[in-house]
Amino acid sequence: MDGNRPSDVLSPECPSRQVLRHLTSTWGVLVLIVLLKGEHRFSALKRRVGGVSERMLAQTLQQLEGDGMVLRVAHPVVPPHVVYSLTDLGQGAALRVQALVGWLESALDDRAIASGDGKIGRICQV
Amino acid sequence: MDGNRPSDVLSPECPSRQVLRHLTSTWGVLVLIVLLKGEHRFSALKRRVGGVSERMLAQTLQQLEGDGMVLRVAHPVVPPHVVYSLTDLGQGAALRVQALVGWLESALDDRAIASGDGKIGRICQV
DNA sequence: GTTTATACTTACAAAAATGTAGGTACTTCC
DNA sequence: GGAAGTACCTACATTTTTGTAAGTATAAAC
Repeated sequence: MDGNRPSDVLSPECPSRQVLRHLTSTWGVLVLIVLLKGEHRFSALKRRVGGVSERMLAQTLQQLEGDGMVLRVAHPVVPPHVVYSLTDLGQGAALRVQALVGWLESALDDRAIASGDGKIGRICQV
Repeated sequence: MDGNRPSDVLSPECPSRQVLRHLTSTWGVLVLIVLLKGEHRFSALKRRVGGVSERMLAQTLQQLEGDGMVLRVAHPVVPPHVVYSLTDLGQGAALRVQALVGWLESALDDRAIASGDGKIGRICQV
């Protein structure tokens, strides 16, 4: 009926802010862009996301799962076998996060090249 | 010559990660989307970004200025008159951040409506 | 029988983020 | 003369985040 927008991250009490914090958290961002490439097991995520501790990875995945961004499927076998993937909602988020990250990497590279700084190539090689 | 990408946020030592953290920090995100609407003075930003303290706002602006995202112009008058705006680089970042935030707000609203939860309208009204 | 592997959890410690309160330097308005 | 307004900074306390190390269950490999 009306055209107003209920969710507003500029408003401190709005729950959307919590979700935004999860999506844009240090590890949340990185987990999302890795999961965009396909489903991963816990240990595979840990290897891909450089520098993350098991504790932080578990916590980040639980937050994203709680927000409906990540799907966790556990196969009841020993040793445990758990697969993480993006939900439809999570894929929408991950695509936007990836757009920001991809743009940033390019923009920083362009700036490094423009300033003649040859160091970055040695620092960040995949 | 080669097609590799120097900057890589998945690599823990890459400086791009620091910049990304500034862009996706709690207050960084909100400052960027407010500045996307046009230049603002310090006190105007403080009013717009709900819940931010002067301390955090100043710190966030300094980080973004240091990364080349925000331009700070001070007029030497009393009382002080300082105007903040986005650089070209900052506008690129802000557009991507806004894309994520705008999508998120819509997505959460859709989900709230779909689940018949009428509370959000009362919580986040602008 | 000891090691290896998985996907975590928990307790504790250290580090980082954030809030609070106060101060500054003027000038203008009442 | 006292209060208000601007854009901060600084010290201090508190809160939150993050890291480290250890532990869990069990089967398969050695």
